[in-house]
Amino acid sequence: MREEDLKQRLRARDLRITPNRLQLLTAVDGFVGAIPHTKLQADLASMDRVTLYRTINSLLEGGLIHRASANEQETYYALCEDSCQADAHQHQHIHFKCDTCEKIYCLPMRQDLHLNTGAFKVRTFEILASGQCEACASLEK
Amino acid sequence: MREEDLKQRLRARDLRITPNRLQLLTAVDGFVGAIPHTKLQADLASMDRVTLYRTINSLLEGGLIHRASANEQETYYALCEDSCQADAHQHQHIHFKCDTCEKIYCLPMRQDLHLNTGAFKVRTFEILASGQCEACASLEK
DNA sequence: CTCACTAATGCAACAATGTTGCATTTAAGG
DNA sequence: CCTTAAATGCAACATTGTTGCATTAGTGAG
Repeated sequence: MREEDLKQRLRARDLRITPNRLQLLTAVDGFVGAIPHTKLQADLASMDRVTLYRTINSLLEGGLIHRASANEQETYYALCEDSCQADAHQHQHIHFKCDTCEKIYCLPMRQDLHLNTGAFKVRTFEILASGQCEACASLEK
Repeated sequence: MREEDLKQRLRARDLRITPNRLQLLTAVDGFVGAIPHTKLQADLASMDRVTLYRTINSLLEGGLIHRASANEQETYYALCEDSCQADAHQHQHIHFKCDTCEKIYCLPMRQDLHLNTGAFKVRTFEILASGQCEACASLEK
């Protein structure tokens, strides 16, 4: 994505445009799948560790990125769709972790999920899946 | 659940029966929903912090309990069904966190979920949902 | 362009969570 | 009982995330 587009996204959410934020967004955008926090820290080593946490938080709150958890300690981040609101992320997708290459992918939901949970009113949900990704499956053949 | 049943579960998975393990299982079993780690630590304060981690690990590996993540820092644990194998948990259920009382419930899946993810082969999945639980909904009326 | 104001940053310190090594104790089978 | 391997407790360490505060920098107004 062009830097100007990233700046535009920041402006759209009333977030100041700073080198750190652009660096972070570029790193997230450039990574295939959701990027692990440790990788962010390694790639953005010039940025203070605390600043990284706070920058991530700003972008999370601003709805520019989202957390893609994977049922582990490590947390992952990915860019949001344009349609995401600051307070209401529109993520009807699956966070898929490949058992082989360990990448985290955000896959679209192709089925309208109807969570039938009786008297429990579901407001949001997230699906964590694991298995084998497309790339690793084709390598195996 | 009776203590004898808990012992039986330990034996079934070739795990030694120790007071710590029985305490832990009793705490998990007695809690409504999945129990947070912090609550376990508070309730089992007599147990060494490290021993708690290791005991949890043994029971996780033995398939007696499972982790119920909730897209947060805190981790939660719940008893497994009898049918769970040590290496393959049969959890086609939803981990539901109530926004009001913050309890974590393990709800059964009433719908057969067909994850249509193209060339991505799904092996396991977990659903994290949030909303309002039955108890909190009825209180509100 | 400059100024003023607020938000962002960097640093230090702290807090919470989880792990490893090692010596000691204990469960379980003979 | 006795033996043996597993479980436990303690100390130390590692990782991850947070808070306070002084300094710097982005932004909008003039």
